[in-house]
Amino acid sequence: MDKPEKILATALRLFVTYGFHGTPTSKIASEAGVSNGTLFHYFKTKDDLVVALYTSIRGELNQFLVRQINTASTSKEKFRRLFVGSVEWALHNGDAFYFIQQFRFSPHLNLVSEEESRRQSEVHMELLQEARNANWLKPLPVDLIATLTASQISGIHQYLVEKTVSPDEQRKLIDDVFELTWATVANPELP
Amino acid sequence: MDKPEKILATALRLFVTYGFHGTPTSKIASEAGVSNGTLFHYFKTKDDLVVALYTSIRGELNQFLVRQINTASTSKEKFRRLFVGSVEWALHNGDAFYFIQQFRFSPHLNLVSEEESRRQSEVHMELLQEARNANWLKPLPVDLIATLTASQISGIHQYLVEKTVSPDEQRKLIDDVFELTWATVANPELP
DNA sequence: TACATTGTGGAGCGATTAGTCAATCAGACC
DNA sequence: GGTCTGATTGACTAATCGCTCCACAATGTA
Repeated sequence: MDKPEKILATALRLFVTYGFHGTPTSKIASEAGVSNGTLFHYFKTKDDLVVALYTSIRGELNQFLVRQINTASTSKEKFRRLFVGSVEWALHNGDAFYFIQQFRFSPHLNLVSEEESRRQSEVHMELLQEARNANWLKPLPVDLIATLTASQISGIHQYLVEKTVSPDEQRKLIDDVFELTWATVANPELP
Repeated sequence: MDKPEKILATALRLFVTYGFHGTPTSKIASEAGVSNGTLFHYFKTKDDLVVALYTSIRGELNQFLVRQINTASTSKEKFRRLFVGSVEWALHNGDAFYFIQQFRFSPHLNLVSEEESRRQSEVHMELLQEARNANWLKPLPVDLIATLTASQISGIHQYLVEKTVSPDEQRKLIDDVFELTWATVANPELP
């Protein structure tokens, strides 16, 4: 694990515990095992570090989701992999998922370029656009469907971390909520 | 508007713009038209101020929702008022709603007492528990239904503030999404 | 009027922070 | 060996921030 990666990993852990401004760069550096100067050698400012962490995490998530989707063929199955995959990734990467939410409701969000934002939602949007064009989805704005689906994902995830649920029960609940979500957005006219 | 209120209102505006730690107490005081000392006369610490702002906002929202619910009689109608009321309140109180999300994904959440948390979700939970007991809802955990509903509310709200939608279109979309949500959580066996 | 309580102001203190800088160090290439 | 380049260090600083303190004003109370 090279130093920039180590810095990012340490920053993630501290940010979710103490918040952005609650964690001094000096603490990130020392806990990452590098000096103060090294941190600023790789990240010009603290804000730079925060944004870099966000795009790095989103990149990993997207990579994971693409791999999930590619194992399916039909639209519904792809959609299921996207949904279930997201929840499971969130469960296995609690800190990272929490950080994403934290970041999205912070002023730092404005520091992400339009281009980067688009790239991050590309996977979802392409899949949905495709399904919509093939008439698999209800005649609703695709953006709305995307937002509602994302909401359901963070909803079921939030429930699963608050309650303690056995792994079997977890899988079943995730699948149930997926079917509910699918029924919500899918066109009932077609199979 | 007395000074504590003025301080809270100013803090809200600054917090959503610059974040918690991004806004110094001195700036809150000066923009609220009071001195630094006065701020700390009413709020023992900055954290106190943040938490007080949160509970104050949640209190206002709950008061508003109770009024909405009381104008309806049937379970579904109450549920509709709760849903639509939440979205409309969020649209009319953008800063406050944004702050709630910001707060929920911050370390400050731990500073809210268990008792206060329960009081805040009382309205929703009572309504849902009632509907669940009367068999209006699907046989899912009530907490899950509550979380999923809340997710849909913030989902449609997010969509409406990102896109610019005419008021008429807005009302229609909110109602559409409510019906979808109702279909998701309601027991299909009963009317 | 005398006294007590509470509200208000603002200078200032101690601590912390993001970011700098001059100095070393490690390796690549000649 | 000599030279160059980028990595690494950690002491340092200028600025900021949360919060205290104390003087005084306002208001009530007897």
